[in-house]
Amino acid sequence: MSGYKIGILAKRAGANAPTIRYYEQIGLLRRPDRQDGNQRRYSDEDVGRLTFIRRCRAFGFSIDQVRRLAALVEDRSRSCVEARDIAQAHLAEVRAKLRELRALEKSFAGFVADCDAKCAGALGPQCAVLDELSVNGSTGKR
Amino acid sequence: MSGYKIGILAKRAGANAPTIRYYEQIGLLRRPDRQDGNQRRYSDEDVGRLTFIRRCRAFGFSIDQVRRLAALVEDRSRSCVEARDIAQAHLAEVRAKLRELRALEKSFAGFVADCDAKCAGALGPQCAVLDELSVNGSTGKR
DNA sequence: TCTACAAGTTAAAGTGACTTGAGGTTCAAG
DNA sequence: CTTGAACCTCAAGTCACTTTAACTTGTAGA
Repeated sequence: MSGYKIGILAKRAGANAPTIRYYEQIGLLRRPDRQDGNQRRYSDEDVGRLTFIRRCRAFGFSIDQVRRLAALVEDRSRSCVEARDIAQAHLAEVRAKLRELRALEKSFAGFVADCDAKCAGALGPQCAVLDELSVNGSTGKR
Repeated sequence: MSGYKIGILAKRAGANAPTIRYYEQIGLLRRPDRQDGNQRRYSDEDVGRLTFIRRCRAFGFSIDQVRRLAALVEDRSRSCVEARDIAQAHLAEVRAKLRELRALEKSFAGFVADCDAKCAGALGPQCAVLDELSVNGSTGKR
């Protein structure tokens, strides 16, 4: 009997078996053939599609975005430009988060350095960094 | 009658009213005084704490982490060294997140650029970029 | 062939961090 | 005094899974 069992597919594509069943349930993966004992059997094509899905998810695309991207992969009559647009929108979001996080890192690194320098061992700190986080202005909102 | 109503607090700290009630419910915000008509009344201190919480959340800290950080801000009796240790641990997390996000940004920028270059405008055929996502190797897994 | 036991099956509930909805009360302006 | 915005509580919904329970099937060793 050929084809992969769910556990193998999971390993190959970097997912858990329940996640695969979940994807099937929400219609992101097709319902596969079953062997005699009712167990799912998958093909190389399934490995490809699931790998694609997991990779997109790891990149932070929502299930809905992945659905659209996967449709693009499947249906080659549509232009690549469409995929690029989805990716580009997402890239902007990633960059925004990156900026915010860099600011946070700076604050925290400064705090740790200040602690080492100013209040080394001493009691009753003035923790300016933590204070700053409670005040409006400076750091990113939303 | 002094103090802010929930809507005002929400606006000042960058949250929604239901979120504030939710934070109260899970014990992240104290239960505020109520005025005659049973409506919550908040102080400037609450604005500070909620601002802090929202900012930490925006930076990707979990509620549990925020709980610990907030306790740190509140309790100044603890030595600066202790504060620094907690902050340092969080700094490590922030840096890890930063690394992930940077890798992500790189992959994505590459993806978008490839789309522009390889499949520029061309219809239908062989979007190499999307193909790559379905194949093991090359791009970032997890 | 028998016997473990690993890996598969389903359906339902749990998670985190909120958001939304229903249905009712209170407040502030005109 | 009435309207409508803002408040109240409690329950259920959302997203993307993960976990649990209770059961069946597949496989490898004695």
